[in-house]
Amino acid sequence: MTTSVPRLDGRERRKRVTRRALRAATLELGLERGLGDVRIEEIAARAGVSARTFFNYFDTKEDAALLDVFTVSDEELAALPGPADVLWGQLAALFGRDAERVGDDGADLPRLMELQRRHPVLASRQMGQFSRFEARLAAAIGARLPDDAAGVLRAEAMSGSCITAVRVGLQAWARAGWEGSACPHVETAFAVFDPAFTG
Amino acid sequence: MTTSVPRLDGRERRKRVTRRALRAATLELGLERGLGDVRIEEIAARAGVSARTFFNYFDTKEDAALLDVFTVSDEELAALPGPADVLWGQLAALFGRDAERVGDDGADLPRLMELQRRHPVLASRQMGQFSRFEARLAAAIGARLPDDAAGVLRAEAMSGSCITAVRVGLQAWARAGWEGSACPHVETAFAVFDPAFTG
DNA sequence: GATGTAAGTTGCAGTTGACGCAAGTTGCAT
DNA sequence: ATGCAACTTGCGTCAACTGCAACTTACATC
Repeated sequence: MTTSVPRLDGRERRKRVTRRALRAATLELGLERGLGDVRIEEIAARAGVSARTFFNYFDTKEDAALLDVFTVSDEELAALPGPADVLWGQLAALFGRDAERVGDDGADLPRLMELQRRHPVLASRQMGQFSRFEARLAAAIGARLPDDAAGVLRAEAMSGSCITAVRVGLQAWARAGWEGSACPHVETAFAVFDPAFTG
Repeated sequence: MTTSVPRLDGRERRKRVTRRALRAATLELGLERGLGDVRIEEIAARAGVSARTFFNYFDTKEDAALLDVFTVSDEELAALPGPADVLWGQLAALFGRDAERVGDDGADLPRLMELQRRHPVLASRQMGQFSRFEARLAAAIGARLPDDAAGVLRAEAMSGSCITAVRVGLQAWARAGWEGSACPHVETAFAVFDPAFTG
């Protein structure tokens, strides 16, 4: 019987371990002394690799302290079922599920959000990551709406609102002390937009 | 008779000129050869200052290629009139007016958005700037809503949606060939959210 | 109009980030 | 066992960025 998760050969597994170690080291050192006072050399040392290798994994120190919040693939987006008038509900369900995966990677969401709170530049980078996903999302949603000016505007508004809903949902989860799952908080946030995008 | 705009002494005026020159030089050179292949030294030279002076104005090359989209002050936000159920309309009007000021600074919005299209890192930085404004906005809106979990969530959703509305409004303006004013496009974008935030 | 003061500019030196390259090492497959 | 491809590493290089001290300019006061 084969595993349902994609099979990882030893090489791939090792890369993940290194990646996680670099992320963890960046997070720890960043919280200890402030990200600005941490040299890449130290991060690499704590992760057990050379400084040069750090740059094989991340372009910058900041990138190592980001979270992959949106893991939905283009295929999943294209496969969204149903007509346009229930699309928002589909998106809410999809991203509610996706939010539960946040942190599967071994990322420590509470500490990471704390680090982002202390270093606004990290929040900026995180937003940039969101922005890249938003472009893909807008394309997927746009394919289901009329191809006129109003449809394009609506698709962009919806994709932007998905990002917003996930963001504020996660923040609500944080305010709730990280109790339980992220999913209900994200779904509550999506519900705020229901009147605008349903029906 | 005094001018209605704040009086600028010679020093302040000169700073503005330099700032605009640096912005313009960054934009021109960035479009000519790609931002990555432009040295700060060249930007400074084209603006008629030293490289060291560039860093007295901007922290990074990228920052010089950003736009101050949101110029609304905390005072204006605090002075928003009316009860919560008409708040969204007030915000739409406020940011519609604000959008008309975009580019007053001499910024060339079309060319700047083109540069951002070519260099995703710029879009990231721009989003970071938005994110800082969003925090202030959420605080101002939150002061007008109930101080419970639902109110905070709603305030964050509204502030995030303001940013989204302005962004997609400006993009719609771009698609319309920059015809006329940005204001109606931004107001149309805000109207998409009316059902969620009005009444 | 001379002069003191504060603001702004500049060059310089030094640190760190970031990347290309080539050599070395490790794990996988045949 | 052996060949191959992936990954790591050290080295060299260049550009980004910062602190500092000297210099220049503009404003205010007399």
